[in-house]
Amino acid sequence: MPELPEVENVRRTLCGGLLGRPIYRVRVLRSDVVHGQTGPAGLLCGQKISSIERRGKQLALVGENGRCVCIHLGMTGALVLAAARQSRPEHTHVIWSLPGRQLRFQDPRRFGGIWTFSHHSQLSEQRWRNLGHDALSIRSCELMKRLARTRRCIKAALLDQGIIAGLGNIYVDELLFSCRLNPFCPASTLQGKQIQRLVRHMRQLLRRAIAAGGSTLRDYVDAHGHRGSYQSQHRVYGRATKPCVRCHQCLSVATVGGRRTVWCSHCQIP
DNA sequence: ACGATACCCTGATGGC
DNA sequence: TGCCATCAGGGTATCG
Repeated sequence: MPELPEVENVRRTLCGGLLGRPIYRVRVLRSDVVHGQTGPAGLLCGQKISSIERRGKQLALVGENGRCVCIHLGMTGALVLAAARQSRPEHTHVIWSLPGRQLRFQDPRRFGGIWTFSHHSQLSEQRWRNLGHDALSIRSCELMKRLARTRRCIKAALLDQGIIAGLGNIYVDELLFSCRLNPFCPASTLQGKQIQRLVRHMRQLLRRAIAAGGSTLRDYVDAHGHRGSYQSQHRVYGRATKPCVRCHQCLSVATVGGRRTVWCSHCQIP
């Protein structure tokens, strides 16, 4: 379940193997994961990649000619750099060939996908237009404006990529525990000081998770195939009914915003 | 217009 | 051992 820290690690580990190298062949093994210009040129064939960007949980490979390939990993997607002779795992849907290596998009569940754009501006104006600011760079005043406009609880609001981009179920639960906010708290009732605190805790949480290589629960790996280790520092996610690390009371569990939610009803006061 | 819900999909898991 | 039901969840479509 790649969220911002995992996607950022994919981005960083892709850079060394991709930037400035020419793509000389693209093979699409499952065409329904690619949207837009699905031909080789649309997928950057013949191009060198000049930059790799991230917004929230989405990545964009930017070609020298300005063409863009946006990749969303969904639940089980992975972008892996491998030697061409290395055996190809099941559910490999797209292969980019570069000198001495391949970039492979694999995604068993196919919640992820690939979208092509003839220019970066098209990506910004179409696909990324509806995303909120990135969770690593959002300012508290901006988040406050967005939260004031919704009647949903804070958990559901933080999961909404249109409000803030990059958080998923793991890091929202960890964040709310970290700053002692109750997931059921109506988002619009949060005070300025509380939101400033939330943003501070969020940056710290995400930076630490990135430094640990992200969280690997089942199948997340970075572009080199390495797993993350931040899961060992989770304090609430995946710990339903276990004792709270702060007060030792049983952690609560419920469905909030359609997602399994774990919190401490003692430490995270409504 | 907003918010809640169903659905997409596969693999892991647990019960019988 | 094998089979089936259940669960996980990011995003989108649909309904109220």
